[in-house]
Amino acid sequence: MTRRHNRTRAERGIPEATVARLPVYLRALHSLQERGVVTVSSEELAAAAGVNSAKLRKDLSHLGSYGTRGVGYEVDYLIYQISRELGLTQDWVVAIIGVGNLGRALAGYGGFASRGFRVAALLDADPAVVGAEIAGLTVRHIDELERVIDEHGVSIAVIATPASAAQALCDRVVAAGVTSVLNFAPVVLSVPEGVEVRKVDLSIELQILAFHEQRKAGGPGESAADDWSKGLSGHGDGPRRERPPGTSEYIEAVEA
Amino acid sequence: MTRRHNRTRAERGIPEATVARLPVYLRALHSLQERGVVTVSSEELAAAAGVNSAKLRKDLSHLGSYGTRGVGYEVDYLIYQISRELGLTQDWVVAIIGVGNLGRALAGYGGFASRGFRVAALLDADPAVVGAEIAGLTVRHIDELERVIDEHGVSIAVIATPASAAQALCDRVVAAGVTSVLNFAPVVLSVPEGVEVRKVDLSIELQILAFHEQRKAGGPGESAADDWSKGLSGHGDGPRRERPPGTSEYIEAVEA
DNA sequence: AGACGTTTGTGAACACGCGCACAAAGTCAC
DNA sequence: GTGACTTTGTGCGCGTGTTCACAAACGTCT
Ligand SMILES: NC(=O)c1ccc[n+]([C@@H]2O[C@H](COP(=O)([O-])OP(=O)(O)OC[C@H]3O[C@@H](n4cnc5c(N)ncnc54)[C@H](O)[C@@H]3O)[C@@H](O)[C@H]2O)c1
Ligand SMILES: NC(=O)c1ccc[n+]([C@@H]2O[C@H](COP(=O)([O-])OP(=O)(O)OC[C@H]3O[C@@H](n4cnc5c(N)ncnc54)[C@H](O)[C@@H]3O)[C@@H](O)[C@H]2O)c1
Repeated sequence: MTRRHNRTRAERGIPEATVARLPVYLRALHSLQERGVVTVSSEELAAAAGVNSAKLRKDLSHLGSYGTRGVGYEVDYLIYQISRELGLTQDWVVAIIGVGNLGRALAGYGGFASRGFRVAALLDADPAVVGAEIAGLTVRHIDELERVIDEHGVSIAVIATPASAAQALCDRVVAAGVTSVLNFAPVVLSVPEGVEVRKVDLSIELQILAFHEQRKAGGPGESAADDWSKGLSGHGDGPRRERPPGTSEYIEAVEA
Repeated sequence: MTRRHNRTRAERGIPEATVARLPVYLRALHSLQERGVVTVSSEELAAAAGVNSAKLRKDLSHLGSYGTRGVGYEVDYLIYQISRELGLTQDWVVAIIGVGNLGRALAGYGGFASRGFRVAALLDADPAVVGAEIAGLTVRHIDELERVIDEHGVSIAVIATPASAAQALCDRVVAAGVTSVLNFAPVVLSVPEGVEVRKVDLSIELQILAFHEQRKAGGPGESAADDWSKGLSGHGDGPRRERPPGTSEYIEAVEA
């Protein structure tokens, strides 16, 4: 009964799952707005956003009571409320670190600026890239990282360098005061508490797709090559489970 | 007691949350392997993957009992098992649709091939791009989509076109037999049951970061300009929630 | 062989998110 | 004003995912 430590609570808190969906609603709303729609019901908006309508209503209810029963939600008003909740009514200054294939694509992407994200700086270590002008910005040398962050008031760092450099660069931007990082490098970044890291990992997405694709095709290890010679490390060969990965329906634990 | 229809169950089923983490474990394991590590404990591997060790053990237990108590997991063996479960022991043929900034970056990315994903085709609608050779492949015209899918036995389609074209292209690849789609366009794709879609949306990631960044700074609408004229539709002004929002910087549709 | 330290695999409690279903609240027609 | 209809906001049960904590299993050392 001693309601002691309410760790992760926070009455003011919007569930993380909801936060992740708000941008989707926002996009759908903008699309409706462009088409001149003034009012939308939860059912319609949910369909446009690809979610359950009850979920949508519950999500929106976390921001307040902005709907009108019997009518629906006013598009403009809702756009404003969601934008405000997400912090899109102010500009966020972004720096892209690593101007390779991916960094270049990001730098030239219009979808950022349109939502209040301003790419203010590009940084790289390669002398062949530093100094070049890309998407209207001159690439700065990575040595200037701290100065650039301070100069522009960068609040979000995008890391698009090889994995090997990511953690060190992450440490530097965090030390320089940045508390939000978007990471494209295939590594798990470790950061102190209070710093938010989100990662985008194409390779993982593909692997998840592969898993489901394989499942549809009839489970793993369909080929007979189900054996693991186990000839590697020179452990004794004796007391080893010879469980050959047994996919589901195979022999199991025949430990004689 | 009548354990009848276990809809979404499936005794053979690995939880989705687990599937999403397996690639992370795999990456950590490869890293350990390169460093010559032979055996790893759940504690160490969990640290490397950035998760709780109990979670890791439970995840792995879904694949089978591949650990040794008092010792840990054998790196090579575990890599093999996870790879097999994810379907990475076979090759998956990928087609990239839309060879713009992003498509180009993806085409030239080495991280795909290294895990059993083979980019076999690039397609685009722009005559200026069709026929060009990128990353060793000749860009085909989008009209040939169905033929290309069939020719190469494409099983995963990556959509990197503008949002406006995404749904139509998705419909076409699905009609052509593809059941796995990785979507970069900022739209919610609707697909028939049995088709798996995963989306990567940078804009959403940034907005989530912005939300947390704003929260740290003291919640939304920090300015006092919390008014929303609400002068829109001529509803009575009486029974109106007077929840005011409306930051200064945008009056909207004040059609008196 | 037996005791000891280590680490897995998992039962159980807990937290979170989802979706149904419905009362309350509003609109609209007359 | 009244009644019928529409749609929101939410209480509730359910399933999924996370974490703790511990017995059982294993290797090692004596
Ligand atoms: N290109 C893709 O489609 C793709 C897909 C998935 C993941 N990724 C990941 O994104 C990251 C970038 O990919 P890419 O294809 O652009 O690689 P890239 O090699 O083309 O570009 C990396 C850039 O980072 C710069 N760099 C290296 N070390 C640096 C440092 N210490 N400080 C500053 N800059 C540094 C390099 O000079 C280069 O310009 C990689 O981690 C990659 O694994 C890329
Ligand atoms: N570049 C980025 O960093 C970035 C970031 C986030 C999201 N995105 C999204 O990814 C998608 C691609 O972005 P991009 O920057 O590469 O755009 P882009 O305009 O550079 O490239 C789009 C390509 O698609 C081709 N295309 C258009 N219609 C087509 C059709 N019907 N069939 C085949 N090809 C067609 C175009 O010819 C062009 O080559 C967009 O939806 C964008 O919103 C891009």
